[in-house]
Amino acid sequence: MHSSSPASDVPLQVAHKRERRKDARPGELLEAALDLFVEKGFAATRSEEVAIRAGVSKGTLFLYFPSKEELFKAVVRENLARPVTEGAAELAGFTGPTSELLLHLMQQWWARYGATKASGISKLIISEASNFPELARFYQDEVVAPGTELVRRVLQRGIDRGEFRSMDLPNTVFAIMAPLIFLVMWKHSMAPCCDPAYRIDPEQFITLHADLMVRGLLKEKGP
Amino acid sequence: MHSSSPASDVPLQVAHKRERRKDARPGELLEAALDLFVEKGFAATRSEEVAIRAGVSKGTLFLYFPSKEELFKAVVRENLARPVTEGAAELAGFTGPTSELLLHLMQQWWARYGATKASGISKLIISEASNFPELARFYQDEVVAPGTELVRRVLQRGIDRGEFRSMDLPNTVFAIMAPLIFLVMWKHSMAPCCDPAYRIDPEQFITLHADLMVRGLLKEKGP
Amino acid sequence: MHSSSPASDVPLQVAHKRERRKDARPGELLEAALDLFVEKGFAATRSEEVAIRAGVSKGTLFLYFPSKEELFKAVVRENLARPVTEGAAELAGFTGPTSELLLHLMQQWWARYGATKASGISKLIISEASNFPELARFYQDEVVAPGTELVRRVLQRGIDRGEFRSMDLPNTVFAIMAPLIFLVMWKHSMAPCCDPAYRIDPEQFITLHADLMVRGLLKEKGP
Amino acid sequence: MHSSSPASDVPLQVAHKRERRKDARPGELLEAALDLFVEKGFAATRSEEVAIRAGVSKGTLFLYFPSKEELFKAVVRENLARPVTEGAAELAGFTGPTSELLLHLMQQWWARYGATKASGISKLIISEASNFPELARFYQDEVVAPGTELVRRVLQRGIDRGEFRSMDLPNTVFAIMAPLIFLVMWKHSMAPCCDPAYRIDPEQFITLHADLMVRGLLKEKGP
DNA sequence: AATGAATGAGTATTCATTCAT
DNA sequence: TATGAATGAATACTCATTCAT
Repeated sequence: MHSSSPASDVPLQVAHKRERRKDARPGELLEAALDLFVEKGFAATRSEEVAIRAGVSKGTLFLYFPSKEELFKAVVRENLARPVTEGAAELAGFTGPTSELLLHLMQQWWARYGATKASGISKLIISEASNFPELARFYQDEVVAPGTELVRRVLQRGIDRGEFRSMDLPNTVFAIMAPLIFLVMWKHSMAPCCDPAYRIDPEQFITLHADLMVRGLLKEKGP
Repeated sequence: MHSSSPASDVPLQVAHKRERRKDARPGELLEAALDLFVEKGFAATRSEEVAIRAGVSKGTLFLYFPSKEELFKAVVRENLARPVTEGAAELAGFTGPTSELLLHLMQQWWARYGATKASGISKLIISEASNFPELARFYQDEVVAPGTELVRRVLQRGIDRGEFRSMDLPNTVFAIMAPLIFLVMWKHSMAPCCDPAYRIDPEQFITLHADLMVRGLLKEKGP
Repeated sequence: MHSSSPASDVPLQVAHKRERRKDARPGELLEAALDLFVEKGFAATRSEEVAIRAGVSKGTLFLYFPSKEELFKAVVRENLARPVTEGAAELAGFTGPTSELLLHLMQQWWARYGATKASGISKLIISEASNFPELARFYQDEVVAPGTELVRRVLQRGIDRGEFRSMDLPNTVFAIMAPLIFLVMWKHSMAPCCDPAYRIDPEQFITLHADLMVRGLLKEKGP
Repeated sequence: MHSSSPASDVPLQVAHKRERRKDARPGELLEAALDLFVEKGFAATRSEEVAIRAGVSKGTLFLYFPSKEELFKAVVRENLARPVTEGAAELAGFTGPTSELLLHLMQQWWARYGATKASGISKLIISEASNFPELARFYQDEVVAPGTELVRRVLQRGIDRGEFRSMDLPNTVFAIMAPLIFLVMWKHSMAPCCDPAYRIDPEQFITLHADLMVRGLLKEKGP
């Protein structure tokens, strides 16, 4: 009732609606764009739709991103950085057997990336790569190369510790990663519209895939 | 005036040629369309370009296919049939160990499908599945299901013959197929524009993948 | 009833409507564009309006001219070539006094260019020059330079024949041409919307302008 | 409560400053707008650019001028007043020969108007007249009519004093003014982007133009 | 059957103008 | 007053599709 309380002068909750929004806008737009690009592809996504889903007008979208193509690139950059950097950190502190490390990394990758909406951009890029060679190269450099390197180091660890037999590293790395990325692509393309009978449970599959790989890589036990 | 002259044979031959062309048209269009759809995706492919590459006019394209979407579907249907039917026949007559059968089937699949232009439709479908659910279902029924079934039967043969241990069949099938299909997608999207250092040699990879799978599936030898 | 008359096979009047149009289209579009550009300027002219005035659809316009800017350039080129080449021919055969030649050329210029719709592009270019430097240069090269040269030669003829006193050629040329071009600009901008009391009759004005120039250039008669 | 305290003067001064700025705003905006309209034309000038050049925000522009069109009109009105009112005063006090008066007036007009930025509005109006008939009429009334009247009086003075022969006044006035205004338009459109070889020196040209006019108007000296 | 001129719905992008702060 | 984030009407241009020939 009495306005003598100094606290009432500071409308903490209200704040400047417009100004607050300005900071939030790019994020909101990127999220809306991610949804739609993943769902419909680059060309089939109309920029106005992105704006509407972000709760703004067409014009506002172009206030933050100069073109649909730049929006696309921003979406990719925004979502690619995460999974790689996060994943790389795990390797260092691990002390157990490499087979367990491999399983752990795969499970983490799924939980933190594959299972999230962001995994849609892997599908996106592979689908649109030929139309956006620049992005393809970016993806190669920022995701494929470091991811490959990470897995290679894990395998090397197994060899160094006498757990794994020697192997053709590049192809083995590909053999380990391909099913994971394909899983993500599948989830974003075929899975939603197809027979549940053929649906794959990711966690289960990853466990099995890791097991298969490990069995295939393990040094054969002597007699 | 008199038709006995040998010259009159020439018009006949011409007419013949034309009829052959007429029958060939849809095929030429489908081939041109496959090329372009694979290369640029559905949206970025202009129908006139398809016509030009097939050596006909825009109008002719629509004479054979009522719309770009129908052309796309026809391209997919046309190319889906091949790999499955061909592959299925191999299994029956094989008598050697299942590990060899698996390797043989994979190599055949690559040679007859993965290495051909037609493999582009796998990429196509997975890329466009969400925009063409009908096609996705079609692909599921015509390719995924029979392909899955084929691999499943191979694995079952290994189990039945005491070569393979028992296993989670659906996930194992996926583990076997995923890298192969991913290999095809990679070839059609990232590979062309990326660092040769990371390039994968398909034949080599398939050998390694088959070996890894077999090692992982083989019954452990008793002591 | 009997088609034996060979004449009936040649539908001279009907002809191929579509094909005939194809040849006519660019001209029709250029004319419509000239009208509108002159009337409203480049920016204020909507390309669809041009199409409509030419009796075709938006799409057809872009079938013949790849962009509004190219259409504009085509309009300029189409209309600039004429006045210069035509005018240049006059000079050669003239035998009378240079004062008469000057008057004649001015009158011809007005009749063949100034009085026509095409003169609107002079106004157009001068109005839009800063936004289309390329066109400005084109106008300079194709119209200003040859026109200047023509007048210069006329003046030189007067000097050579002892009719005119010696003079500062470049500035005199400008003094002769400026009012003519300004007359055209005036006609296309102020004249239509302004008080008839101040309206200038071009033929009358040109006669007076020529007379003034000649009086100013004539060698003073010695005593 | 009591305003006698000297401290209260400080806020006043500040307020004063602000008020001055406030009063200056329209002028700053008009100046910025003049620059840009002259340089790029009405349509190609973006209102935000005007605001930026004036050192204020987009919103502020619309605080002072309700629309871009009104801003344009204001720019024109603002700059139209100057040349006319200033010029008219000169005539009265002049005592020398009319030929000198004419030269003097032309030189003054160039120095005070033609050479200044404000001359851009002549180009502006003539370029945009058909899109702003209202302005064209305004220009006619405020500039053309009084300017014409002024020149007419000068010529009449020449006739009355027996210096000039009798003449067709309206056309002669046009013959005198046209090259001057055209000079201004040329300067603002073609000159900047074209071959220096064809560049005209205004002062020189005006001298020659005045000389030509006077020679053409002077009463022929009797024998 | 084949052609290719013509169409017009559809989309990215711009920019004058508004208005909450 | 001043700001600048937000708006949405307006517009150039594209491209699948039609249809007269």
